[in-house]
Amino acid sequence: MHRTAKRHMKDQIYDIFLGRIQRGEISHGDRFVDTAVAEEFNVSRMPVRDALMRLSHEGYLDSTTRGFTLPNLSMRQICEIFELRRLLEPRAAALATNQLTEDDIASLTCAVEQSERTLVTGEIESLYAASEDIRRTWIMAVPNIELRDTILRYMAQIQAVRMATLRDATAHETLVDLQRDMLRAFVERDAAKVELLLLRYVLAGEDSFLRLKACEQG
Amino acid sequence: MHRTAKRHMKDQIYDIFLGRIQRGEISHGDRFVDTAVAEEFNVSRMPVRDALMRLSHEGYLDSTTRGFTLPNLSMRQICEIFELRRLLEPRAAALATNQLTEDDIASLTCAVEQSERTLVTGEIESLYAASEDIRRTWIMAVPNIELRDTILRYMAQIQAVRMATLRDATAHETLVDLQRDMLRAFVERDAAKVELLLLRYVLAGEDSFLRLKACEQG
DNA sequence: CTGCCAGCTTTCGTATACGAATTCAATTGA
DNA sequence: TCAATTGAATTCGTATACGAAAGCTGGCAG
Repeated sequence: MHRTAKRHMKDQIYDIFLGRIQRGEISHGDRFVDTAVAEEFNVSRMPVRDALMRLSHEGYLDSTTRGFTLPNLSMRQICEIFELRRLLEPRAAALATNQLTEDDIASLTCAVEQSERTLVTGEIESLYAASEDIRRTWIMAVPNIELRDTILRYMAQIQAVRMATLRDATAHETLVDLQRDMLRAFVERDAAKVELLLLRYVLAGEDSFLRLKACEQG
Repeated sequence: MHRTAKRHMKDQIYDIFLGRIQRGEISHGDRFVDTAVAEEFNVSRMPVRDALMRLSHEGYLDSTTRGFTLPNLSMRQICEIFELRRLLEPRAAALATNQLTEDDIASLTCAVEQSERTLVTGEIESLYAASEDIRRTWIMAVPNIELRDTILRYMAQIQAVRMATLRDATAHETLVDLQRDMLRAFVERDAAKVELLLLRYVLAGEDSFLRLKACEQG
C-alpha cells in the first residue's frame, strides 16, 4: 500500500499543493475554491479547507473572500525577505557543506553543467530548473532543521521573484560563475568559501531584482 | 450561535490561546481537547479545531492522539533555535535601534531598573518579567516585519527554556550587566554595539542552558 | 499473580447542511 | 446611456453527525 494512501486526506492535499507551489506550477490568477478542489479529489470540503487554510497561514497562499490565490508580495516584503536571506543562507550553506553526500555532489555537478549550457542556448527555463536543483540540493543537506524550515518557508513565496530575476541578462554570466565557484567550494568542503559565495549569490539576486524594478518603473 | 464580536470565532480562540501560551499561562501537562474547549466557549468543535490545529502547525502546541499539549522540545531543537537566534537577533536589534521611540526607551529603562533590583531581592519572577519587557520592546521596534515574525515564531516555543535559564544564578549578574549595557547602547543609538551585545546575550543564554543541562544529567 | 486480548471510551477526521457575508449581474430609474 | 439598487450566486464559517483509530480497562487464561 502506498504511504500516501495511509495518511490523512488533508495532509495529502496539503503536500500536493505545497509541492505544486514550490515547483512553481501555479500561476498568478489561479484561484482555488474548496468545493471545486474537493470535487477533484472526491472528498468533502473539510480536508481541502484544512489544507488550504494551513497553506495560507504559512504564507504560501492568500486567503481572499473568493478563494485562495498566490500572494502578491509588496516591494517592501520582498526586500525584507532578501535581508532574511542574507542573514540565514550563507551560514546555512556553510553548515550543509560537510553534510553533502557523493550523490549530492553529483547532482550539483550535473546542475551546474546544465546551468553553464544556458550561457550558449539562452534557455532561461533550463537555467531556472538548474538553479532550483542546486538550491534544493544544498538546502536539504542543512543539518539544522529549524533553520532549513525557516528558509523553505520564505523561498516558496519569492519563487516568482527569483524566476523573474533569472531573466536579467546582465547577471547571467555572473550567476553561472557563482554557481561554478560554489560547486568547487562544496567539492573542496570549504565552508568559509561557501558562506562567502552564498552571500554574493543572494546579493546578486537582490541586485538583479532592484535593477529589474528600476527598469519597470523608469 | 453566539456573536460576541465582529471577528470570526476561530480567530478569537486562536488569539486567546496564543496569548495564553506566550504569557506562559499554560503548563506542561495541560491538555486541550476540542470538544471541551468548545463547550467552554459555547461553540461547536470546528472553530476550536481550526484554532488549535493552526497553533500546532505553527509549533505552539503539540497535536497528540489525545488532545493538544505544550510541545516538548528536544535538546536538538533547542540548540538549533539558539543557532537561529545567533543569526537573526543581533542584526534585528541593530535594525531596531534607530526605530525606538522615547516611550520605548522609557520602557527599557524601567525594565532594566527592575532587572537590577532582582540582584538584591533575588526575585526570579521579576527578572523574567523585566527580561520579557526588554525583549518585547525592541522586537516590536524591528522594522523588518518578516524578520520580526520569524523571531516571534520561535520565541514562544522556547519560553520554558528561557524561563529556566534565568534561574541560573551563575549568570544572573552577567545578564543584568548585559541588559544595562544594551540599554546604554540603545540610548546612544549605537547599532553596532547593540548588535554585539545581543550576540553576547544570546550566547550567555545558550551557556546557561548548556550548564543547566549538564547539571541535570551529571 | 501476571500478561494478553477484547470491547469500551475518547478523540479525531471527514461528510453534510445551513446561515451569513460578499460579489456579480441584471433591471430599473434618472 | 449610465449609475444605483436589488436579487441571485458564490463562498466561507460554523453546527451536527458518523465512522475510524488509538488508548484504557477489565476480565480471562496461563
